[in-house]
Parts: sequence; structure tokens; C-alpha cells
Amino acid sequence: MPTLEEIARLSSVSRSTVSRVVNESPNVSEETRAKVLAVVQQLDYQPNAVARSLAAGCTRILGLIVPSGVTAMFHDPFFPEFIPAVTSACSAHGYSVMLWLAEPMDEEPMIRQVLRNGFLDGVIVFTIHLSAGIIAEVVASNLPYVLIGQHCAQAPDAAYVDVENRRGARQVVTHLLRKGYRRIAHIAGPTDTVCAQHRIAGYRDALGTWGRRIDEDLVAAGDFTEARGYEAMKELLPRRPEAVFAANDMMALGALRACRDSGVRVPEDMAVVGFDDISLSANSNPPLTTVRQPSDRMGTAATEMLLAILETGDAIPRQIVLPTELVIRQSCGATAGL
Amino acid sequence: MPTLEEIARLSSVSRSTVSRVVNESPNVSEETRAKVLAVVQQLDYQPNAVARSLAAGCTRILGLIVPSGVTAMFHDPFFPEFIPAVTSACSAHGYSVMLWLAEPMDEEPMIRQVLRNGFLDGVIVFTIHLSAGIIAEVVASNLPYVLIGQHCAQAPDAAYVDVENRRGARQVVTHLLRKGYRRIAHIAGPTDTVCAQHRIAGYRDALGTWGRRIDEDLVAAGDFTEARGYEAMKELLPRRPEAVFAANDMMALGALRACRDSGVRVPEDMAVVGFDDISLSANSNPPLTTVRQPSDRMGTAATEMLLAILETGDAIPRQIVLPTELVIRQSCGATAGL
DNA sequence: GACAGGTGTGGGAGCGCTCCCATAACATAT
DNA sequence: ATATGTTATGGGAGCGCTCCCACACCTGTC
Repeated sequence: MPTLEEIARLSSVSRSTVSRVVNESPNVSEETRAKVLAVVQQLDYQPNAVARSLAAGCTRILGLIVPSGVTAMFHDPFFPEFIPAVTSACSAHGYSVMLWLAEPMDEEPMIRQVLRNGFLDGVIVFTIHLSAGIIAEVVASNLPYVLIGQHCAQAPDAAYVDVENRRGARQVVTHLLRKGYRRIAHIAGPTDTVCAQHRIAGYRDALGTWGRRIDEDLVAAGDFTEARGYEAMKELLPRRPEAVFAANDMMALGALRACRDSGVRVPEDMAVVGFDDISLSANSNPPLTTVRQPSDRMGTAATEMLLAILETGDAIPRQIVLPTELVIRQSCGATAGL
Repeated sequence: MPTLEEIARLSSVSRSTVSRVVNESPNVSEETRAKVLAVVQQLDYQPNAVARSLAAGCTRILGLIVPSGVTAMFHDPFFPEFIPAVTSACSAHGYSVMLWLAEPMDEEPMIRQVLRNGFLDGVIVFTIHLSAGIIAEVVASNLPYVLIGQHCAQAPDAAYVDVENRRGARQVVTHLLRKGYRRIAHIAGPTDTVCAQHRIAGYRDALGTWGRRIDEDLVAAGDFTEARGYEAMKELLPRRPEAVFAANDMMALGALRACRDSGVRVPEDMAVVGFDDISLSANSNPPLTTVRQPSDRMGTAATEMLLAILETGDAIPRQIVLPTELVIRQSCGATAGL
């Protein structure tokens, strides 16, 4: 691997001049630039990123930290959309991405080390679970950061990107109410996640607005998995709901399967709606009414927010809540007319 | 952030001695070690990884490169299992992971740059598609590497990890033959992927072994997507197959949906089998017979192979082909005996 | 008493860059 | 003629480490 110094020698200029050429500084004569570039191309010279990072004091590497509580969610179709959006936005700005999936056991020390070893210029942290320790660690590290999922309680000033979970849930449940469904059940997400809290809040909002009292028997606990959605639906069926809103699509798909297994027809006997609009939902049987999250836009927004913080030192909006979109399909009797 | 020098000053020893303590060199007196460690803890000193990398000549960072052809596959449930296995194995050895999802347009120059900028000690490269240019780039970079997916033609000596695609396909098709199915169709994967080639080869092996001639009308082209599986099945149905082997589960699920839509009962009228054993297959309707790939073991194996190459400079087995496992469920009439 | 062979410690050089300051060369204004 | 810029270039210092060599100092051996 050739070094700056070598290029300098071979093109008989100084190290500094080569550096200027490579970094596209304007103060280089055309003649010199051409001479140096010729050697650079001939030797296929690439500046050493490590040396550059040390000298410049920044690495142009962003960390993507996924705490263990969220790692399970790695199966979620959220990541396949989110992560490429992040890497793509980074590439566009000449940044690289380092991926950290925390191990359950040594979560905090590990994250602590990653935050302080100097390899990262900034981090995007999944804080969908209420992982107080990690948020504190991140804040204490003095590293620029953006959270995915808001945490007003623990970090009111934190930069974050989130989606309108509450409003989305309200919308989809309101849609059910408008269609005349009365006993609307809910399969909730894990109670220690902010997004599940917001979604159940939206469910309650909608029922409240329509003057319906909330029947706690119609709220089943869930954990965002298909299997649990299945079980929860089996538990709910004897209580004769007319419709069910699952806190995510995976559980809604589980609910659909439970209905099928129990001979309950969807949407004739039961409406089922979810949240996320994962790709399978469009092709489920029947296709699932759900709420679309702009996963990729979240990735792009978080990355660009972080890069802006890095470059401007702050300024810009530090809280972004992206809108969701109601996607109406057959599982709530879409064909039956509003 | 404190530096080595500062720790040295505060504990009144030399820079070298602090370095020895931090790196757990044996040649330090107990007394000195304790003195230094006290200061280290008090100041919460963390060695700067960038400086260390520059001085030591290695970064302890591995790259995970996913070419654009494969990025689409990022939706595949393969990644959610593979990637955590890689990061986990890396963490266990004190390595970090940098993720590179190539953009379609500037694929090769980008990869070229990543390979040569000095940030990576080694790379794991998805070469499931026959991306000759990328493989050449990787080989030319002189960086230790492990491929995911073998490429005997282009890189006979390359270190790789793969699964027994051919044998797995043969097994599942043989299972259908044993159960008495005769007209067995195939929904193939993209012809430019080695794994799809191996799977169709396994399909032909099985038919050949049983003395069946291959009816090319019963082989439909596919692209590993659910939607295409649906369409391919619709095309195949008029040709009256008794069973269909899809080159992956996503397409098999599409095929199931096509059968459902066409009033074809599975498994009574049609057997459907897939490949991959994605999590949805266990809960599909009916549950899908398929071939399980050890995605996580591939990640672990690739990482450990790469780390071994880094540490020993070579030696060890450089070709690993992991076994697949036949998973029999109802979609091929498992209940019908044998 | 001279020499070998450990131990523990310090300091210099160097990894390959960036950044700042000095310097030259020339143009323009006074 | 001198002062004042402007532009192109070179060289030194330094980023925070590691690694090697030198130098004590302490055994133990013949």
C-alpha cells in the first residue's frame, strides 16, 4: 500500500501538496495537481483511513447500536428497511456504519466501551425498549447521538426519530368503529416498550372518543411474535370480540391463523387489523388492514439528523415524528363499504 | 478523554509501562500494576482505538459486505439469523463489525475503496450471486476474506462457507418421490445464483436417480420472491403437477397462496415443499415441508474462519459446507404415512 | 570477581496522515 | 522604490498509541 510520502516522492512535491490534491484543496496549481493525480492513479493510492482519522480527530464512522431487548426484533421486517436506509444515507455522505448488536449479558459495559473507544463519530441507538441504563450511558458518553423511539421521561432533550404510534393506532381503531364494530379487542405489545404504550394509548383514545368504555377483558398481553398473537387470539375468542387490533402485524397474522384454526371467518365473523405493514401482510389470507410505518424514512431521517448534528454542532430540528399511514385491506371487511 | 501519557504522568511511570499494564503484559511488577490501574479506573481511561490501530497495524474490525444483488435478499430471514451470529462471534473475540450494503450503481468502486482504505482487517462477502467483478476485487485487495457461497469457477482456492444446497434439494425431492408423487414441478431461483443452480441440480439428481425424465414444462423460473412464487404456481397449475418444489420458502408460500386462490387443496391435491425453513413456514397453512439452513452457524463459521486466517495466517480448513436438514410438515402430506 | 541470564522500566522512533506556519514567487497598490 | 496582498509550496509538530532497544538492577554460576 503506497503512502502519502511515497506519492510525494514520486511526483517530486511535498507531502502537504499531495494531501491538498487528495483532499481537493483549491490552492494547488493545475499543473501540480495533474502531476500528482497521475502518480496517484498509477499506484492506485488510497489514503489510509485510520491515519486520517487519528490526525483529523474524526473517523467518519457512525455506530448503529441495537440493545439486546431489541435484538429479538431483528427478525422484524423493520430492520431490513431501516438498516439499508441508514447505510445508504451514510454512504452518500462518505460515512461508514458499524453495527453493534448487544449481547444480553454484558450489554452496558460493552456499549460503554464502544461509545468511548474513539471509533465512532456518533451513534444511532434503538431505544424502543425502555432501557434507561443505555440511554444514560449514551448521554454520558458525550458522543453525538440520535435515538430511535422517544423517551421524554428519561432524556427530554434527546434527539430522536419516532413515528406517530398513537395517532396511527387511533386511526385504525377509529376505522373499525366507523365500520360499526363494537366489541374491539386489543392484543398489546410488551408493556416495557414505548411504542406498545403509544399504540394501546391510541386504542384507548379511539374508544374514548367514541364514548365506548374500555373492557379490560378484551385486552390481551402480547410480545410482538406471531406465536403469541395466535395464543392471545385463542384467549380472546371466547370473549366474543367483533374485531381485534393487534399491536403489530406479526401478532395480527398469528390472530388470523387462530381464527382460521377455530373456524372463525375473517372478515365476516371477525375483523383483524395490525400495525407495521410488513410485506407479508399484503398477501396474507385475507390481506391485512394495517398501519404503515415509514421504516426507511426513519433510517434516512435519523442518519441525516445525526450527520447534521456532527457538522453543524446542533441547530436543526432534533425531534422528528414521522406520520403513519392507514392501509385498508380485506381483513376488516374493506369491501363491505364504509 | 485521558490519554496514555496522562495516565503515565499521574501514576509517575512511563508511557510504556502504562501500555504494558493496559495490555496485560506479564513484565510489570504487582506494585506498579496496581498503582497504574488505580489511576486508569479513576479517570475511566479507555485506550483510543484509532491510535492503537494505526500503531499496531490492525483495526480489529471486520467488514460484512453485501453486494446489491443480494441486498434485496436482506428481507430474507437469512440475515436476521446470520448477522447476529457474526456480530456475536466478533464481540467474543474483541472485534467489531462494519456493515456494507452496496448500492447498485457504484458497487465496485465503492467496494474497492472499502477494501483498501485500511479500516478492515478482513471481510466476509456475500457472493450468493455470481458477481465475478466483486470476487476479483476481493481477491486483488490482499485482504483476508471469507465468501458466503462457493464459487469454484472463479476462485477455486477461496475460503468459503456454504450449505449443502444440492443435497438438501435432493433430499426433499426424494421425500416427495418416496411418498409416491410423480409429476414433480420446480419453481427455480434466479439462474445467476450458485445456490439456485445447486438446488435445481439436486432436483434433477433426485428425479434422475428414480429414473424419471425431467419435464422442462414443469420447471418455472423464479426470483426468490413470494409474488413470483404465486405467479409461477399459477403458470404451473394448468400443467397438472402433483407436487412442487420451490427453490426457497418465500416462493413456496407464494405457491401455497396460489393454490388456495385456485381452490387447489394442499396437501390433498398438491404437495408443496420449499427450502430455507424461514420462521413463517412453521405457521403457514398448511405448515410447510422444507429444508433447514443453519444460517446462524454459517455466520459463526464464517467469522471464526476469518479470525483464524487473521491469527494463524492460514492453515485451518478454508472450505466449510454445512449440512441442511429436512423438516417434514403437513404441506407434503406428512400425515399420509411414510 | 567476571560473566551470563533474567526482570522491570524508560525513551525514541514511527504508524500515515492533517493542520498550521513559514517561505518563496509573483502581482498589485502606494 | 517599498509596502501589502495573494497564491503555491514545503516542513515541522502532533494525533495516541505500539514496538524495539537500552539500561539499570538483581539474582545465580563457575
